[in-house]
Amino acid sequence: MSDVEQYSTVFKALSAPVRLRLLGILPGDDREGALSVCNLAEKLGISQPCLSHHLNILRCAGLVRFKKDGCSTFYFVDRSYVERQLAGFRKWMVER
Amino acid sequence: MSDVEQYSTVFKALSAPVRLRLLGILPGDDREGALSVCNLAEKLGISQPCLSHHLNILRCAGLVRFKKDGCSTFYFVDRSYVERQLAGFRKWMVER
DNA sequence: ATAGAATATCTAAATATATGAATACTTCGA
DNA sequence: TCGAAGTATTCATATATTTAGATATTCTAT
Repeated sequence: MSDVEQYSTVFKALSAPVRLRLLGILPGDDREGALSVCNLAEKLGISQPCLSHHLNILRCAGLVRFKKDGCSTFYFVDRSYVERQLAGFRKWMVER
Repeated sequence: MSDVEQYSTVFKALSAPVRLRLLGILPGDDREGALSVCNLAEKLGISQPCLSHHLNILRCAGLVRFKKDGCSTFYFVDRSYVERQLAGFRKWMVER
């Protein structure tokens, strides 16, 4: 994937207010304060399938990861990946 | 405008490959190497109205600015604004 | 095995975005 | 003033995204 495609994917994932609010709720790599998908959906005021869709977009962009714990799934932000992408883009931009 | 709306606007502007390529071509605050809108359109392989549309999105997001010089208009990236936004988002994300 | 809970996928409808053609506007030189 | 060049806006169409409801899948406990 080219730089442009890479950053485009990341920024597209970050471009929806509902996904930003979601990132604001999800815990960092430690799983403290994690919520189930159902609880997240309720908190965000969207349906569970809709939330799954957004989580999928964030996951495909590499911004979140998850751990299955029994019946439930706990998502968390991969902050280190996010920061690497932002730093990479900043560098890419300045190099021109 | 709330933080979420603010960052959403910026990231949406950065989410299209054609706009990233455009940012890669536009000069920084100094006007060295500036191209006219027509030349930019040709270089990007899109029509001039389409380019104007994308420039408008970037401008509304605060990412680019322009100077009129006679008949021509020269756009440039407001790198300092871009970096402030990225840094702000990073801080916003980590604070959660 | 089976039921129930949690999450993901599929489907269809509504909305938003991207694009080019046509046209309007602006500026400069003749 | 007029014409030409450069840029912006309008409009219609094509494509993509968002959303919820219905359904499928996965896991656990009985």
